[in-house]
Amino acid sequence: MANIFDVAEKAGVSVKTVSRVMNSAEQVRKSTRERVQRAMLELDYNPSHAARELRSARSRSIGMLFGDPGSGFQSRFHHSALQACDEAGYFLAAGLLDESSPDWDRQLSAFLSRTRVRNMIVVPPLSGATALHERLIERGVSFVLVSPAQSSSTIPAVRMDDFAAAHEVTRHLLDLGHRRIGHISGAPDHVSSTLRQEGFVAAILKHGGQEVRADWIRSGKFKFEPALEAAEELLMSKDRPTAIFASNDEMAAAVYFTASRLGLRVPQDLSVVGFDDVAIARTIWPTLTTIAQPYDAMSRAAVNYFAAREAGENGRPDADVITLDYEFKIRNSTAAPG
Amino acid sequence: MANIFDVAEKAGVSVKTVSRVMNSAEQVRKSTRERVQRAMLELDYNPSHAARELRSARSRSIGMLFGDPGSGFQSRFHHSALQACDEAGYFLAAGLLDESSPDWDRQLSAFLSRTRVRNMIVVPPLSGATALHERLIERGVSFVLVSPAQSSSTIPAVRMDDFAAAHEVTRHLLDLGHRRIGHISGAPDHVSSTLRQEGFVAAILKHGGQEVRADWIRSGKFKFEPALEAAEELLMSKDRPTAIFASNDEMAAAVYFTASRLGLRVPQDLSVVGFDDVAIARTIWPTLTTIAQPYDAMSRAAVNYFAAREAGENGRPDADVITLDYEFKIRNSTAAPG
DNA sequence: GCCAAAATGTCCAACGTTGTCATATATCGG
DNA sequence: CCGATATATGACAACGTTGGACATTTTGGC
Repeated sequence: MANIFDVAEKAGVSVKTVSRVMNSAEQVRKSTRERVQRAMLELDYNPSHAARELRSARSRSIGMLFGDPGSGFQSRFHHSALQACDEAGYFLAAGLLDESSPDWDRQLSAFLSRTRVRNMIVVPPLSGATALHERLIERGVSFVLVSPAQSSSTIPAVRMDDFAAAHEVTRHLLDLGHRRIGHISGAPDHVSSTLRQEGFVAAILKHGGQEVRADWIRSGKFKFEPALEAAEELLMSKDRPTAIFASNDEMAAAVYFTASRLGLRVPQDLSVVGFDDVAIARTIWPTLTTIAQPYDAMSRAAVNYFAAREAGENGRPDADVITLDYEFKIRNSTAAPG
Repeated sequence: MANIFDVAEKAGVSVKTVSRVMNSAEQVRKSTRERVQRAMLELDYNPSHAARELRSARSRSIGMLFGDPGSGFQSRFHHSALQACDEAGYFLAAGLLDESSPDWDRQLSAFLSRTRVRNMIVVPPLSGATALHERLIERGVSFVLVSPAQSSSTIPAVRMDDFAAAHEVTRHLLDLGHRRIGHISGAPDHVSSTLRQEGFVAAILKHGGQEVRADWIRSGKFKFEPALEAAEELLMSKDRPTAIFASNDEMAAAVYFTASRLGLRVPQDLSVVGFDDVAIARTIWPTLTTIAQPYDAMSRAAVNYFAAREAGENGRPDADVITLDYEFKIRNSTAAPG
């Protein structure tokens, strides 16, 4: 396997020049640069990640910790983060962290010292784990939160416009003719859940057609089983909703089940909308109308944040919240009522 | 951040001894070893991955490529592999590979030269991608297949006993009193699918109670939509089965849907069994009776394979197939018929 | 207390790259 | 065409670890 010396020799320059070509910070004459690049290509040269990591202050690894193993959001995000890192020349180091374990601090230490990452992307549920964030700050690790639970923080974050998305979902249901729409919200301490609920309420208030009834809004805590209960309460009521907007896909799946148990067909008797567009949205039937999180864009934004930060020393303030466009995926779970 | 010199000083030994303790090849007295280990713990020392990788011939990274992004199997396996690597002191490097892209060879090259991995774990669907395997052999990368599609190969593999598992599933249904059991098989070119079907047939032949009817065995190709069709054919027939054994969980979900569409309740009117125990098995209702792949054990076996290979130079022949115990998870989707 | 064996130490080179600092070469105004 | 000033390039150490080839110390059995 070729190393930097081979390239230097082949190109007739010093290793330092080759290094400069790769890191492109300093000036290299165009003809030299091209000669070096040709040599790299011909030798199928790829710089050793280990050597760069060892020598250079700059870390080319971005860390990502997985909390809840069952989360579809996490595995979706892992893929898009891998892709974004590839594109930007970073390396994604994944690790496991059980936030409920008393051991989590050690798990974090082990991860950090093993990988030596200094940049991290923190996805749900860990993006809501304040204790973790504090620890990261203490350790001087810079990180970006993805869909953070709290909006107040001074930590850079990437999120989507939950309010607008929920508004659009609700608008869609209203446009279809629904006048009795229920909502199953997520965890009450999660700002995404609150925003989605607010978007839902705002759309109803704005476009009218129904009053906002407190008993048509239930919390499902973003989980399947609580959502089952919430769905049952909604669907057993006398004037049951003709549509339910669930604050994530897992809870929408719970609505499906409850509906089928009560003999209601989706979408003929009940329209259902989810949120997130995880794998399950296309693995249940009818396929679920849902809001697709901008996974790719979020990943790229997070990675770019680190890249930009390294390029321009102190270009941007520390706490940005980047809000990205979602996509509304209309599938087969929504139709006109009756 | 502590380095090996700090540890040596704290333990009152030389760096060489610390190195020996970590790599445990040579003899170190128990008391010394303990002293060093305590020092490492107290200093929260973790050896620099980069430095070891750079210096030593041995590679401590294990690569893992993700094909199909939607696969629940893959994300389950990713978690258990992360854990197994942690335990064994390896580092898991994940990458993306789209086997259907004409570009896959370049994607592979990029991954290999970026990470410098020389050991890889190959999970479905890539464990069925023969062209990839050949390329890996050419490049001198050693790898273990997980649940390979073909059984013939000379490549080491880790799998579970599909035949026995399917046998047990079927036995369970027979024991519950079912006498009309249907089967939705997976992709016909996948040996797991074949073995599961054979286990199903063998159990019926052995424990009697029903004839083996070809029209009660349908292929669902391991995918949701084809399985919908298969389920419909099974359930619309005049003497429909009272139980269906699907060759993976995704197809079992399709059976759920079809059943509910036809007004059949699970498990009262129809028992359903899946296979794999991916996230969806606990995210549909009733929770799915299924066979849990031994994810953790498979990961550990794969990692140990590499570890053993490095320890004892040429201890074992190259082509082992390790078969591991599955777990039968009886949940709420199976009950006595009628 | 002697001796072999086991345990530990010393010292230096090497892995492949980048950072620091020095030097060579090109460019430009006059 | 000269010297001055950018600009381009090079030499060498350093990152943290392991491996090699030994030398030295300690241990345990007699």
